[in-house]
Amino acid sequence: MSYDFKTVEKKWQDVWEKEGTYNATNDFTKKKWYGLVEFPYPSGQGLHVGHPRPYTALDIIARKKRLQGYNVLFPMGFDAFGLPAENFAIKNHVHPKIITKKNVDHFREQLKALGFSFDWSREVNTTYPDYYKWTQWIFIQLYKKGLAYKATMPINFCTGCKVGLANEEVVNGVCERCGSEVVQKEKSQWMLKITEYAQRLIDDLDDIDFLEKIKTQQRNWIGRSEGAEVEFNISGCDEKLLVYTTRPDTLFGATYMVVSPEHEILKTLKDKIENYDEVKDYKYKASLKSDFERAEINKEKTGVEIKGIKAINPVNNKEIPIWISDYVLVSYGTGAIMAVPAHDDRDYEFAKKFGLDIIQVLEGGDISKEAFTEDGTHINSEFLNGLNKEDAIEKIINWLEEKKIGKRKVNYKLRDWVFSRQRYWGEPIPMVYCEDCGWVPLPEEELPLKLPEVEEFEPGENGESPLAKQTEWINTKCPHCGKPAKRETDTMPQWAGSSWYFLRYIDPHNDKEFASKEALDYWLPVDWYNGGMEHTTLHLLYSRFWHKFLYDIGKVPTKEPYQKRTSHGMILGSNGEKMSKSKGNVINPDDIVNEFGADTFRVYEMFMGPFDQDASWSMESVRGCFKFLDRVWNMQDFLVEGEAYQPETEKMIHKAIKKVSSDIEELKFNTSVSTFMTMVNEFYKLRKINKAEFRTFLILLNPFAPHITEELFERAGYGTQISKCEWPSYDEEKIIEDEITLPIQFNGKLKGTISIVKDEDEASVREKVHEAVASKLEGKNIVKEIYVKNKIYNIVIK
RNA sequence: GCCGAUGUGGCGGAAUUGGUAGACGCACACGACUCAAAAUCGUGCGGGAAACCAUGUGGGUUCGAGUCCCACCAUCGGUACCA
Repeated sequence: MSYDFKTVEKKWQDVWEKEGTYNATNDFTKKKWYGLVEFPYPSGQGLHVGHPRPYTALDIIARKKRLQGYNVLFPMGFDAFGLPAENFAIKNHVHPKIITKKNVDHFREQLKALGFSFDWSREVNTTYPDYYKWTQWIFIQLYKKGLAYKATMPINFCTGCKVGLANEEVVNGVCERCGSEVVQKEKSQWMLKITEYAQRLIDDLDDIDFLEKIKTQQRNWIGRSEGAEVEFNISGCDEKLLVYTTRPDTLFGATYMVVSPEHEILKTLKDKIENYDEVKDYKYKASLKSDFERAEINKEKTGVEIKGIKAINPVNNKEIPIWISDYVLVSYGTGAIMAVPAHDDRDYEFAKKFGLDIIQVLEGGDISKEAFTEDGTHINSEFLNGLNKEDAIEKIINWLEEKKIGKRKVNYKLRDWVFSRQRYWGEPIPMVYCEDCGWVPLPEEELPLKLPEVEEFEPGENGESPLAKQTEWINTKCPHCGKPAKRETDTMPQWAGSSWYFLRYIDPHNDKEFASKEALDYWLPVDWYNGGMEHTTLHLLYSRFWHKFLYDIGKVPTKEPYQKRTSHGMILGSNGEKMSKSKGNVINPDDIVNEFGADTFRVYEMFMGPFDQDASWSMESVRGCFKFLDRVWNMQDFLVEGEAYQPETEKMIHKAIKKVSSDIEELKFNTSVSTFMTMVNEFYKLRKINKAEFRTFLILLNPFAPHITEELFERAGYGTQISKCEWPSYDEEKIIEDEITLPIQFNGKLKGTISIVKDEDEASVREKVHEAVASKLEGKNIVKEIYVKNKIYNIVIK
């Protein structure tokens, strides 16, 4: 009888749904486990084969934890605000809400067809007012604590999406989403002070179990550096120029300064600048360049000397010139640098090009050829001479602090988070602008501030939000003084709703607070969160920031949201390239489920390779997994009665329990599947499996292939469901090999094997070995014999 | 440039963390079943006649290295004038 997966899978999915088999309970006395996967953006294309890989992985862990007696929370939801729905709305004049609903329904159906044990009673959707009410509420709390502020500043503006972007969303100078060019544009934006949390976002990584590469990437992104700020006087006036440097010890080698084109000194000292037109012209040209262009012309440095003003190097009172150049960024440090061409590649290149002085202050290298950027003994540096880098930095900082012209300073690459989007399909920012009172947050009882129903979704001419056209909605009263006032028309970025969704799952229907304290205390932190590496510097950083903020205002009990974070590899097309319609290598999960069933799909995605590495799709291998499940199905043909494992299989089964149990925790699903295959092969050789063996086998396989195993379990008549059973345990005693095949080596090369009893007397082993390889030893000179107990016997010969 | 990862049969990949390299699967070949094919069930399968040679390359440590160390090469990700 061949396995009818269609009927069987539907049958069990219905049972689970009806019985709520996998829903988390509110029994807070039980030990808990909270597993989380990234909720999808419900795109019109439906589920991608990449989605189920991490979902299956954590589903397996969740199912195992349940069998181990945990109260498991394994939820799913939809991150449904976002540009694709809005763009589709513009094109086809359908409200994004309608498209989103359709897509969500489709996604949900697809996910259910794969048999994930999600607790659907807790589904969340970021676009529902009862959800985004709390997104807005969190924003207001941030505002109240001074962590949300409005700023007019040059921002990254995507020419395609017509929207401002956060730094994190700009990839190689183009938009992360659509690939269009990104230019700088002045715009008034809501900003979130994530920089205030920079140090804690680094420090607290020490206490959590994230993959090391994830921690590294977060640390690099936050980009902490230690150094000093130093003031340079400008001759002939009271103005000062402040710089940040990580190498204050090289101050004696500072031969000029550079300010960024946007630096304010160009305004404050305008009257003193002799070549102002030239400077202004350079500034203008720089403003036209996008970040991408600035990076592209990387090789050739440009700049203009600012004539009429000079800076004074505080260590030797020498006058040095000040230049303007776009190799100095306004957004990092102080927007101005002291240039030490002898010991910095960029400064060296600049100095060479413009004929500026180069003074060596560290011994080593060949300054006539290139900058010397390594550590060396200080020279030409008066009181620093003879010191190494570390000591010199200490000494100069103390000196600067004493003279009050500088101080120790830590800097971060991380910038504040640009939080405004000039778009319709996002959470309205719950702020009102009043001529008299300034920005005023909506009273909390007025939340949610719902998105108005509109018909036109196009952004305005100047990249304004489509909401700007909604005069009725915009005009309101100031919550503070009651005078006419206007609403903010920008909306929040997609990252807003996903920054806290894991908290809502904990208590999704609560209309008094985002989640009850009791439930939060029980369920937090998330025990295991798996997601893509592409979210390491975006979502993961943002949500840690929000969580820490909520912790600070006493709303969540843990400093960190996620105890453990792992990541999965991508699924590529069969040609090894990223799946894309244009390459014609896209696999539709529905097709696979229809042809082979959900269990095959799941087993295949786990078997295809190491979970954390990329893997190419292989249709042949899918068939191999189908064949495997078919063999499992047919094992019922030789099922016999039996209450204990057969002697021939006992060891194998105990080993398998151990292996699969640890493999699942280590995400080594591929070797677990191999273990199952090996077991099946063994049972086929015996042409016999008894009920005790079958029972254990089915429970072990259940997390991977939940439908077929439940069905076989029922047919075999165990009188219950696997979901109500316990995860099997193994006996270490039963795993011990009492007969060992001992390899014999000459000089580390295999020459034969013998069979010994475990812990056999060494003399007896030696005797056996010599007997076994006697002929090969003839005429050889034995130098040494090494016996590693129960492992190997190596004879060193000459 | 910097940071991170990867490199093992025809292919995807195993290897108890220094102890028989190639588990498991795919592909392939052969056998059984069949009039035949598919499916299924078996058997074999790194190279070489053998000695031996084989885990990207070249060195090293060790009785013994895919695994540890040094120097390279290649591929893939992330990041980039961050002072």
